[in-house]
Amino acid sequence: MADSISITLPDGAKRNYVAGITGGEVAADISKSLAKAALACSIDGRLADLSEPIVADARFALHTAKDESIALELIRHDCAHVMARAVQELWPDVKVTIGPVIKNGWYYDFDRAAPFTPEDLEIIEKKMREIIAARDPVRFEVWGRDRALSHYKATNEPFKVELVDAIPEGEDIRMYWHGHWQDLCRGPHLVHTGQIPADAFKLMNVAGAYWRGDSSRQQLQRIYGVAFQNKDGLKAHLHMLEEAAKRDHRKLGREMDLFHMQEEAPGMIFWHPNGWTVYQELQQYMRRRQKGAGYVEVNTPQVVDRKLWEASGHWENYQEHMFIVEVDEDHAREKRINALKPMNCPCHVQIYNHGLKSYRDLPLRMAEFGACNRYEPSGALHGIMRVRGFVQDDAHIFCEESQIEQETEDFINLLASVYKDLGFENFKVKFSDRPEKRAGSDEVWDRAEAALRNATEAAGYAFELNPGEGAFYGPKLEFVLTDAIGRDWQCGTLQVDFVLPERLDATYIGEDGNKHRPVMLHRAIVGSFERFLGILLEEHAGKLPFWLAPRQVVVAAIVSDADAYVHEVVAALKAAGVRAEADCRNEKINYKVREHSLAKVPAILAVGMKEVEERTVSIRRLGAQGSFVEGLETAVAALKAEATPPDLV
RNA sequence: GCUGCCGUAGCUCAGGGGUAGAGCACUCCCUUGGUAAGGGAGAGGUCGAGAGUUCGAAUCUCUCCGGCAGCACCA
Repeated sequence: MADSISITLPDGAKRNYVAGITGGEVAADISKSLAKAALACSIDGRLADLSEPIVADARFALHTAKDESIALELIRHDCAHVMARAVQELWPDVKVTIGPVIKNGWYYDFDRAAPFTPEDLEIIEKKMREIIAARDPVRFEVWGRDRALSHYKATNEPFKVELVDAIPEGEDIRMYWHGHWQDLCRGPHLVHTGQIPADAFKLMNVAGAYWRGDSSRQQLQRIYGVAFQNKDGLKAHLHMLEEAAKRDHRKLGREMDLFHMQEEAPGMIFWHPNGWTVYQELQQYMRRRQKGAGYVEVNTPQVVDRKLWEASGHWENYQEHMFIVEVDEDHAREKRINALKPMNCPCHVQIYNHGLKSYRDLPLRMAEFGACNRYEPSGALHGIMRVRGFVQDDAHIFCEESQIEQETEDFINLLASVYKDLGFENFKVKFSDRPEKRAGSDEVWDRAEAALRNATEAAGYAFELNPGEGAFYGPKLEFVLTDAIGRDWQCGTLQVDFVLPERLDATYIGEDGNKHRPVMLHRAIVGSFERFLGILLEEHAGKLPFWLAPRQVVVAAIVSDADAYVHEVVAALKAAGVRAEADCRNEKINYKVREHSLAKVPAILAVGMKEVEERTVSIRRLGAQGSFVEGLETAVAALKAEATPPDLV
């Protein structure tokens, strides 16, 4: 939230208000006529015909001042109210809860025995349009707690009772009315329901959602809607969704023949030759980058006795989510319980613990492309982005507390450089600080949090704060990328850990000759190769950077008399390290161009008799319209350069 | 795991209480065509699995399994 709110009045004058200013104060400041004029120039001019006093809620004047994002927020917020009202008018027994504004729209959670059907959504939309057409004025009152409580008890709205109970003493309890329908709300709102553009909203879908986000409590029905300032805005949004569906990584995975999944192994990936090529290329790139950044690479077991997981604390916390392997070693003894490793850290500590470590060994950066298996809840699985079997570009930095900040800064710079190479110039950084349930003293947390904040700032990144979302063992940074439809996915991470070195008794000998406890930094850049490849596919809509493309060049014969030359070109490209293949099928060049374009092959070389005679190739690049001709040697050299990973250029 | 929806050929989908359909892909034949689908023929399915109702189930019911959207979870 900004500290002040600035509005531009219709006459061009600007005014600044301190955040938190009340409606009355603004009303006193802006004359009624100015407020009226501000409204007239608001959302889309529909307010110009308002004649009645408009400073029913003077805060409105602030929010309608030409700022589109604020106007949109108001529209969406009122959509939530209007939808809730529509639902209660249609089905009076439905209980209302909360309905906030979210990205592109809003949702509202309802308690209703029968599920809402797609037909119900249409009926609700229709009712909403009636309410909008009625242009019902919006007004509010400030109520006392007791009045609010008795009102909601009398109207049998148990969820609202709970909400009122949760409002801190002394805080205003505001009630808003749209026509005769009333809701508890902080506001602000539009002046009347007619300000919602009736052709620019749409109810999208229904889903279950737990009351107060608590899975031990009742599940409600959540209706999602989107709203924009005008019809074109809605149209553009729906079009964007259609386009995004085309670059869904699951669809691209099929079209590019990268991978598949099947019932016998839910949450596990069958990588096909094309997909595995990309996977390997990315992994080798990461290996080189980490080696260059001073990491050593290790490899640790897949199946590990539960004793180690008990010692690390994972058995206690995550047993339900582990794949358990029971081995009946010989029938005389009890069964030995193992688990597929769900993470690598305890194994890395085992390597660290071999041989005494000196402070001179620190920081020790131990990396592993660690295959992990976690029995994720069925509902969590999502394509290759959230799976049960995956490989992390995991590493643990064993260091002294004083080294956390520098190591973190170095890590962020490495991560940013990797992301840039892979086409991600922008990514979100989230900082999660101490949770309620945590290990370690406040002083240690103070220092660890400060180190992460300072390092992030030193690296030049702003972060979003996730209060209380850190791990119990330490604060964490998350590096978040988004998929085609804008969902956030955590890829990179860095987490400070004070606990595991203690639990697994990791030590080093300090300068003073005494034993000390190292700090562990858990960190990953791509996170899991599976998720990152999913994001990468969606980000590039399948048009991967040349060096990562599974099939980089197809050399297509136009006539079969050119076949021999096609094979010569392919051989030259392969010798130059380019992934090239020949297409000498008895098909027209149009057919071949279409097929390889759809398969997202970045370069198609068409070869006919003209090229044979001149020893050239006709090059067509993915996404480009035409083609151009180049000498064979020049073309091979250029493609070789493009096929070189960015860190080797 | 929870709520809702979905599951028919490799892919995209139509059909729907009387025994299985289309287009593309695939195989073969004709065609040698200059930058996003040349023509013809053929092959391909226990309609996700199991149980029930019925003279008869891909179709109706139930239970599982898997997927999609969201919630919860994500060491």
